[in-house]
Amino acid sequence: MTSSCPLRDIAATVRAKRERRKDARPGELLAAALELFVEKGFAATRAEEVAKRAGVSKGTLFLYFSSKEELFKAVVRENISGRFTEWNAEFENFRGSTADLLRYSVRAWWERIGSTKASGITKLMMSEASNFPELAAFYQHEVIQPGNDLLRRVLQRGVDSGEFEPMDLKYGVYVVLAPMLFLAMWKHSLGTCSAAGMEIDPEHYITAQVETILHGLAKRPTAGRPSANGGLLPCG
Amino acid sequence: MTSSCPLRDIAATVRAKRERRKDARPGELLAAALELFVEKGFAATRAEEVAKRAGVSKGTLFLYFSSKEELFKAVVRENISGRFTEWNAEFENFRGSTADLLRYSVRAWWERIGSTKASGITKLMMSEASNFPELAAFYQHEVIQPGNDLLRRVLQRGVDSGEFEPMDLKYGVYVVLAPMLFLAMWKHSLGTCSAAGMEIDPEHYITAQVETILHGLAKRPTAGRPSANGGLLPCG
Amino acid sequence: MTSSCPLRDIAATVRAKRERRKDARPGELLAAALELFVEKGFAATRAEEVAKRAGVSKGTLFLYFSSKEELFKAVVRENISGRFTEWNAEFENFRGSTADLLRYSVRAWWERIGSTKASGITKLMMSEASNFPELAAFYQHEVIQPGNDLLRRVLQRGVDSGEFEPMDLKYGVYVVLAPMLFLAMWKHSLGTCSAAGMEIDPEHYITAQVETILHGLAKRPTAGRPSANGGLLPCG
Amino acid sequence: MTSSCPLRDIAATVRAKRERRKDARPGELLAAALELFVEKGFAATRAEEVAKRAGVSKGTLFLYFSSKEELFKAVVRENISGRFTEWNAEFENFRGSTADLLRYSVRAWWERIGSTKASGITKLMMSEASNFPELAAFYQHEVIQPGNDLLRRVLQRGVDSGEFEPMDLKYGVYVVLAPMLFLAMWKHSLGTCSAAGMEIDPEHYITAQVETILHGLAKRPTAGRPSANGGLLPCG
DNA sequence: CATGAATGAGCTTTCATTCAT
DNA sequence: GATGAATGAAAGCTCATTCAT
Repeated sequence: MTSSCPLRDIAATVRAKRERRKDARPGELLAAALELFVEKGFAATRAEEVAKRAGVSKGTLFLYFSSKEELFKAVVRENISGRFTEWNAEFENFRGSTADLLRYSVRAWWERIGSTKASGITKLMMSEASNFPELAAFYQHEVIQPGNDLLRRVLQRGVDSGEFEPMDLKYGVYVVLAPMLFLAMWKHSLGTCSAAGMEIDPEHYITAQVETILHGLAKRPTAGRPSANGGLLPCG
Repeated sequence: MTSSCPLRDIAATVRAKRERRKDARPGELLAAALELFVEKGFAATRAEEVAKRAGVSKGTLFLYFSSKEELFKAVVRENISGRFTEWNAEFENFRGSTADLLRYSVRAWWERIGSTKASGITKLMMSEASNFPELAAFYQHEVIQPGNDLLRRVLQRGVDSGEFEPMDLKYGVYVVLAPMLFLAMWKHSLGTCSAAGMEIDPEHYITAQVETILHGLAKRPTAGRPSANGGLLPCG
Repeated sequence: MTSSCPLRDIAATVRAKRERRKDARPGELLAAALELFVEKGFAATRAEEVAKRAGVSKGTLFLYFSSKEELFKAVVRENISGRFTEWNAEFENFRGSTADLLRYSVRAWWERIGSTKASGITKLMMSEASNFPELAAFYQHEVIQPGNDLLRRVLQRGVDSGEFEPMDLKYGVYVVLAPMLFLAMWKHSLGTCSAAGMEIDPEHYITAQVETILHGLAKRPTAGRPSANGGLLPCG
Repeated sequence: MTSSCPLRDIAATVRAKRERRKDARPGELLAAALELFVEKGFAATRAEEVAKRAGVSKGTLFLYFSSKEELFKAVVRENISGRFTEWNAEFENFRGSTADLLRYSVRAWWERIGSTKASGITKLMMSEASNFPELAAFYQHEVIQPGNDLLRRVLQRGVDSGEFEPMDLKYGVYVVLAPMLFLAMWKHSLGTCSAAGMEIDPEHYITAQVETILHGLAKRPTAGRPSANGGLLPCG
């Protein structure tokens, strides 16, 4: 562990410290930018403000991101990386009922995304999509689509196992997605200035949503059921 | 009610006609502003663009609205006219199952709000809430709260009639609200640049959501059920 | 002359005055920009300074020119227009010796370009050519080339008439061009801070140059001359 | 001249060697700066670019030159070393006709200045004179004036020997100077982006200019010549 | 000595707002 | 009332300069 060449060690340490600082900068800037973009929107956020919150000067920001728009893109990219590979693996390995898988998935989303700053990205994209069409496309492709696919396989698993009624998966996916994305949006918008008694407790909210959904999707007893309003999620 | 002075009436009519034109101006401006604010956000919308879309000059805009911010407030207020008295009346007069009432309510919302420009207000408020806290509070009070109350009464009706399981109404309300508000947001953001195959058809979407929810909330046969996962929406 | 409709006349006058003002703006800005660009170079000239010298605000400048670079291009274009068609015509119609034609041409250049602000363009282009390659090409094509062509025809005329020795016209042109362009450059650079006794009087300068050149180009008596240093401007 | 103290000599040598490296730095920087200033102008040249071209870091530049402006001044001063003592000596020692002396002088200028980087200084001073008046005065005093004086003596020599017509030397000097300085300017500005067929070949250019000038200045046969256009370079 | 990360004054450009017409 | 030319505060971005390492 100890070096036989202290001088070189010191030099290395010095450089390491400086570089650690340098390496930390982009992260600090991205964190500050995420907060402010989510809070005030892209256009209303001033570059200097981002810098100040990250504890650096205006110029430093542009040392790391060539423009405010590039900063925005980096913020989005930073917060969506390949979590889906991880989740896909968990899906493959999950042993248990699909109901439990769905419960687990929703809760995992909440813990890893919904309850973190990353959820602000959702609100951000919803607000700025039309101002950044390429970025919106990127988000669609990298986030919405994989999430959709994953959920679709969860639902398919339930249908295959007989736990869920057959359904039109395209819209079945949104039955799960919509309440979650809404929660993310709400948290970062109207939720921040909710009237007394209207504050949403995420745990309660999620439980209520997911359990209702599970009941809603559950296989109905085959008994006397070709009722008029029977096929709730018409296949196709 | 009838006037005894025809001349004055004519004068009034003339003035009214002139003022109607004057009064129409703000309307055109508000409509243009709504579109642009919804599409691009408050900060990213230029006053001149609003004026141009309304067919007037930049100066005229400031003749009617003392600032861009005032214009924004007017846009929001203009589009929050109290439809709730009307809806409350419909609720009181509704004859039929609560399931049908819920179906009717959701569809009415879609026809009167969701599918119209008014749905843009939802997106707008979600996007700009933190920049306009007092407006957000106003929106909460004038829209979210009454909507909440109305839905709460719908659900209570179903519980009282035995159609729905008892539930924690606070979160039960969001089971219905979330998918609808999400649809409104989506329509005006990522939905406008959706990848092929991912476009949401509102009719399908709404049907899938509401039927799943109805199943999810429906009274379960009392049989052998105080099962472990029984009370899905824990009361309280 | 007098109108039968004074009101319309007044309105027209008002509009005319306003529009005259508006129409004058670009010209005033271009004049101010020419002065400053010539004086300080493109990069060292601040947009606000141009505006101030033109008697308007910073914003107004960008109302007429979308960027500082566009302003620069406009300045160059404004000051070089089709003077060559006029000069070409004068060349065709000139009656007299080619020596007089050359004297006339040089003097005309001095009166119309050299002694005016337009001469600053020459200095400007020389200084900024490599920063604006497309503009330099434009200048080459629109100014240098036509000037070259015109001079070439003047010299050819002299050779054809037997007034001038045969010569390599390509470089003969520069024999005339160089001293003139140098004068324009000098005026706007070192000439502005010339040491006492070194100031160039343009009239004297031009006379000295042109008469020396005329002697230099003049047909030499055919006598005993295929001298060693005879063909001064080797043909080819 | 020789030292009586070898040790001190060695020390001096060592120090000299070390300082030579240190002294070489500014040289590389000055060379890089000259190139860039000539190419792009003072204001448009970035300090970092100079440093990079010199192969050092931005900080190092400011170690040797306290500011960009000081760098500029150093660049100019560095390249105005007094070649005139050398040239004056050559002039004194020249044996031959004044025509040959002029030919020799012009060619010497081209070889030692015109064709080298040093010619860039001319372009630089022409471009930046008005931004650096004190430098311009310095340049006038150190370069233009001595050059003028030297040329004046060359011409005077020719007049005295009867080779040249009597002339107003003040402007006679510019007859020679202008084409040379123009060539230097051209090389570094429009010449770098010349249209096909318009490129100036310096050798041809110089020959054409100098031979024409020699003819132009040559003593005319005394014959019947007080012709109308006789005294081409009016004395005074 | 040398480096290059950090700074902030300064410049270009935008755009809400004003006001003479 | 309506207009749109004009304004100037404010924001994005650059780059000469500094200084800790």
